[in-house]
Amino acid sequence: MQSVITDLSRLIDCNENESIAFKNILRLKTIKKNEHLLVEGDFCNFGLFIAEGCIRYYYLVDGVESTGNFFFENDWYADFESFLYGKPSLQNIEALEDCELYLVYKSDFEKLVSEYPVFNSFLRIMMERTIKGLTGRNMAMSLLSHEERYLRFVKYCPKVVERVSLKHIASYLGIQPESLSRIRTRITLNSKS
Amino acid sequence: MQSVITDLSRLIDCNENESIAFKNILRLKTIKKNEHLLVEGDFCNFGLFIAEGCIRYYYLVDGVESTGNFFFENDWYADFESFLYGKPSLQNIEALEDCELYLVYKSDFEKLVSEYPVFNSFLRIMMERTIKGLTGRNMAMSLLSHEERYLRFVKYCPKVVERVSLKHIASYLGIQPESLSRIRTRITLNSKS
DNA sequence: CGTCTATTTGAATGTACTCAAAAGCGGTGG
DNA sequence: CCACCGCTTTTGAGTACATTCAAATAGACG
Repeated sequence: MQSVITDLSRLIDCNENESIAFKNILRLKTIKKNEHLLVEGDFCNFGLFIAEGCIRYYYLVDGVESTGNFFFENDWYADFESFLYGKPSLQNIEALEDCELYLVYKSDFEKLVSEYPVFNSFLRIMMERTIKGLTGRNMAMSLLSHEERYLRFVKYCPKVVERVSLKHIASYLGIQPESLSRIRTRITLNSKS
Repeated sequence: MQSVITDLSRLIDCNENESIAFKNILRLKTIKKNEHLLVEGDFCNFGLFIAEGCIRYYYLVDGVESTGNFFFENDWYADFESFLYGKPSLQNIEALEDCELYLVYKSDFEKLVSEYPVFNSFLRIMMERTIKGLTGRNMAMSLLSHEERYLRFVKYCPKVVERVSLKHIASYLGIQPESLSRIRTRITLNSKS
């Protein structure tokens, strides 16, 4: 639990009381590899912090998966579209490893905010990070070649290569697993010559 | 100016005083077709409302443009990454038609918020819309074919076909103008048969 | 050890890309 | 009002690259 609070104090400027109040609304949740925390249609009435493990969220359209992103230790995540407006989520959240998560439920968080307005800026920071991430991905997806997308992604997030399967990375990049496999061999060949 | 206030009242629940205070910080700005409102490196210390006209924002990477999105009458826009954190913007904002805009400068907005906290939710709604737009685009870009992307975009935003040049739409879709031209002829051929 | 899934490799196909040229269109100035 | 210029869009041909389908290999897990 310490890692959540450490991260919180990096994000916002809160005193002892506030930090304890935050701690009190955290709900520990463990989830095994390949299990889902959320499936399409569920309400994402929580945000989550990853103390241990790794997750991805993805969309399912006509039976094809499209991975939106991966998250690792010390990352926060929520489907804001569902979280903020109470709409059913379009996303699926899956554990790619055994995970130890801390959930922050919306109802608890709202109570917390009403008592300690400082946590408004927490939400804002989360949203801003989300915008930043989505913006960067958008840029990359529209003007880079597949190989460039892969190299950029790996550079930006090296953990992904170690810990995430090729097919999930391919799904994130919007290409077929076979293509990513060929891209990888091409890269290693080029780096040797 | 009425259109701004009409739109504002659709977004948040504010009384007469608040609405007047908001009106008072609006700054009218006209800009001609093909002129830039912002170029990379500028600080986006304002949000804007489009009373008349149409703009796009785009990134420039290695001399290649990638259009992020288009905005029309009654749309709001800001580069939040720059606006919120005072960082230089990576974006370029260009008028695609003669425009009549209302700018909301950050400093004015912050004063407004400190006096009328209701405008906090205005900002949040703007951010949520941004997240929604970026999320939708991300999904579309990674799992649809180029033709599907085009059809989806046109369906979602028909104005774009009427008012935006093919090359800019192509730049939004992440494809070459020649390809979009061929996609269009393919579509009209198919719809005839 | 055996099964199931993930990854690699191959061959054929399809689609978008580049480069080049022509046609269309809008705006300007004579 | 017309002629010209620049830019956009279309069309063509050839190339490059990703896709599909199929099969083989490698790895993970019970």
